[in-house]
Amino acid sequence: MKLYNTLTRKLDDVAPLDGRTVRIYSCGPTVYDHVHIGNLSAYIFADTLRRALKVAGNLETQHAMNYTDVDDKTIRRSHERFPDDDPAAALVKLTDECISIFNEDMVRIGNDASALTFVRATDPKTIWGMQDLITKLHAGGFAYIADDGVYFSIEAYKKAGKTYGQLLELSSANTSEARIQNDEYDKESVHDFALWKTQKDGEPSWDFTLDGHDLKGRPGWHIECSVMSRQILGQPFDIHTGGVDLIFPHHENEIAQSTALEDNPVMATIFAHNEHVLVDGKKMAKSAKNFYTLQDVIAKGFDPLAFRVKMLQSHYRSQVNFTWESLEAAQNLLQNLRAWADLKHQKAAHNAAASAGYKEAIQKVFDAVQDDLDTPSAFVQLAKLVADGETSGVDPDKIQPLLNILDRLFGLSLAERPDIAHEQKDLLAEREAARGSKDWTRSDELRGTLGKQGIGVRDTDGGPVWFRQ
RNA sequence: GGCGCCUUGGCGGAGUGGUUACGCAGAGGUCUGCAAAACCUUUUACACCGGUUCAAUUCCGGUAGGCGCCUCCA
Repeated sequence: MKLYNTLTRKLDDVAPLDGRTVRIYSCGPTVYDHVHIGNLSAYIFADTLRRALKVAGNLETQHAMNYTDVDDKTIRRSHERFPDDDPAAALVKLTDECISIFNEDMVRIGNDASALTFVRATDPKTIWGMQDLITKLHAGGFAYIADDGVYFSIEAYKKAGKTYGQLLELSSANTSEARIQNDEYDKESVHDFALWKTQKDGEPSWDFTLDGHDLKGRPGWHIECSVMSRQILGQPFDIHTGGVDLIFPHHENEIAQSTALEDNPVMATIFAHNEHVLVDGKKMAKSAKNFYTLQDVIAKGFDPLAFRVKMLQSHYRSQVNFTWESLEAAQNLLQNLRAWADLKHQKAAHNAAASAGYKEAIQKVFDAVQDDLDTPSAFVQLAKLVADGETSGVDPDKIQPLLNILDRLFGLSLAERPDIAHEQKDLLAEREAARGSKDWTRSDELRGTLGKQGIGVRDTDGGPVWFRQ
């Protein structure tokens, strides 16, 4: 499988470092609120990448994702929501709630959460690991203690012969005087970033002593991913995913933290980044208030999987402009896919010869997803299968295995769709009888009854074929 | 200011130096008891200006517009 690597700026082959299992780490959500559908698109990307490696690439995978459950936003929001609780308890209440909503969203959009190992930044093991790494970085001369916390020294990192700026060319213009002066933190150099922040009033904290200093406080953002990825996957691992906005500084800083003390300059072989979902041509962002949540999508009457289809119909490295109209098109396509899958229940649509192209189609789908996760091309093949099914029917023996594969690859839940109810079958049979005796009034009446139950009927040479509307 | 990306038909969205992507939607028709589906036809697609070429939407240069990162952000 080929995947675009931000580190090398080209398509690289995914070849597991240990020769057996592709280890993937995906930056997860900051759990202070509902995530928006732009956030979810990043997880659809990561989920589809893992599925493609497993199903099309026939590789073992191990996939980890974090919950950032302590930062400025989670702390502030937990105060607002639970003002009477002490800071630590309020933080747990808020983040527990947000994590549970997030997990529901993940399932609704078809992501296989069971394939993921989730870790919280505040997990005691993570906290301990972060403190341990900070202690070692400090001992190695890569971290220094300031008034408000512990910082990573990029100068020391560079002096050790390491490259800061592996993912992004950093120009001197980035170090503007204005930014240095506006910076409220007490760091030595603009790019230096906090590994640990000492406690401010009303903030939750963890005990930490470093070099005789009492640094009771909380971790910085970047350090958690360095530690969690190493604890779960080891290091270096194979693929690190995230949105393009995380390229700098987050992933750059992760690399610095993770490689400062190592001989190997690489944290992960491949960094893969997904582009953003836009609304009205602008980046969807909480701060711009131009975002939608999955709850908004559902409230508008859409199936969450229609959003998945919408995302899979475009390439992960292209920006997608989200509009309700385009979501409707995706929902229609989803409905067509479902109608195709439902043909397996219907004798009138069975045709043993229909499977002639299945093998080739699935091969084309596999080829597409293995070519830098080209899901749009894969969906062209799906559309062809659907069109063939409508004209030529489906092979009752071969379609189920095909649906199973497609579900494992795309997560659209096409394989386990149930048959219609016996009562509805009886109505269909009754309508056929009425048609046989040319009782068109009765026939149309029965079609109307089925229509009210969400079942449409089309008459074919082989008999009536129903479809869910 | 620095770095990078994008601009395709009514909407979305691939792709290619010369031949219909595809999805969704619209119009007309064939078929049908009526429908549906399918099929056929249809609405002069590739931002603009130059250049290279027998030939450019596809390569090169420029112009315009848009977007992203450089600061928390998927």
